[in-house]
This record gives sequence, C-alpha cells and structure tokens, in this order.
Amino acid sequence: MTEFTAKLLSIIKSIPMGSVSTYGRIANLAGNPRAARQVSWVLRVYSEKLSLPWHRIINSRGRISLRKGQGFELQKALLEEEGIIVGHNGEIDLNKYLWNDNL
DNA sequence: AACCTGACTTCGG
DNA sequence: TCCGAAGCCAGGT
Repeated sequence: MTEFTAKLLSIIKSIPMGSVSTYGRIANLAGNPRAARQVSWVLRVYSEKLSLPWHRIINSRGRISLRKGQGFELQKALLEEEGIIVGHNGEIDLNKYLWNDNL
C-alpha cells in the first residue's frame, strides 16, 4: 500500500469511541483533502482484517452512507452502542460527536 | 498505459 | 432538500 493509505489507516484507528469523523476530514488529516473516496476504499478493503472502527466514519452531511440492507442497520447499531444518537435515516449531530482532535 | 470502480464532496438548478 | 454532473484518488484488470 502507499504511504498515504498507511496514514489513513493510522488516523482511522485513532478515532475514539463515542466520536465520529467524516471521509473528507480523514483524508484532510492525512494530507490530501480530495482523497475522500480513497477513505471509503480503504474501509472496504481493510476494516475487517485490521479491525478498524469503520462504523465511526460517516459522510460530510452527517449521515450514514451505507444503504439500508447493505450495512446501514449494523453501523447504526454499533454507533448507538457507543452512546451516539442516530436518527432513522442515519442522521448524526456532527456538532456534538465530530472528532476534532487536530484541525 | 488505459479504463473502470466506489461506504465521497462540492456546486448549481 | 433532492438530483445530476464533475472532480479526485489509489487499486484492480
């Protein structure tokens, strides 16, 4: 994998429980604001093998990107287990849960 | 090397 | 708010 991908993995693994981050923000922290799509690719490929907290990643609109029947329910459940309030359509209050560590 | 594929994002209507 | 188009990125074929 590329150095950039390694950075993404490192950042993803550091998202604390009870918080969420977005594809774009992670790409930004890794040094490339426009690589949001790469983040989704990384999650799909490495989440299981590396036990990534993939469920803590949502889109810039503050909603779960996965479709119902294709992971949506699981992600919603995992987030709620961490105390995060998720609306019926996957809406999450970014002002309240967004991980702001360094930015 | 060319072309396709996303769990994306931003912008305009 | 919703929809489509365009931009962008690394990997896989």
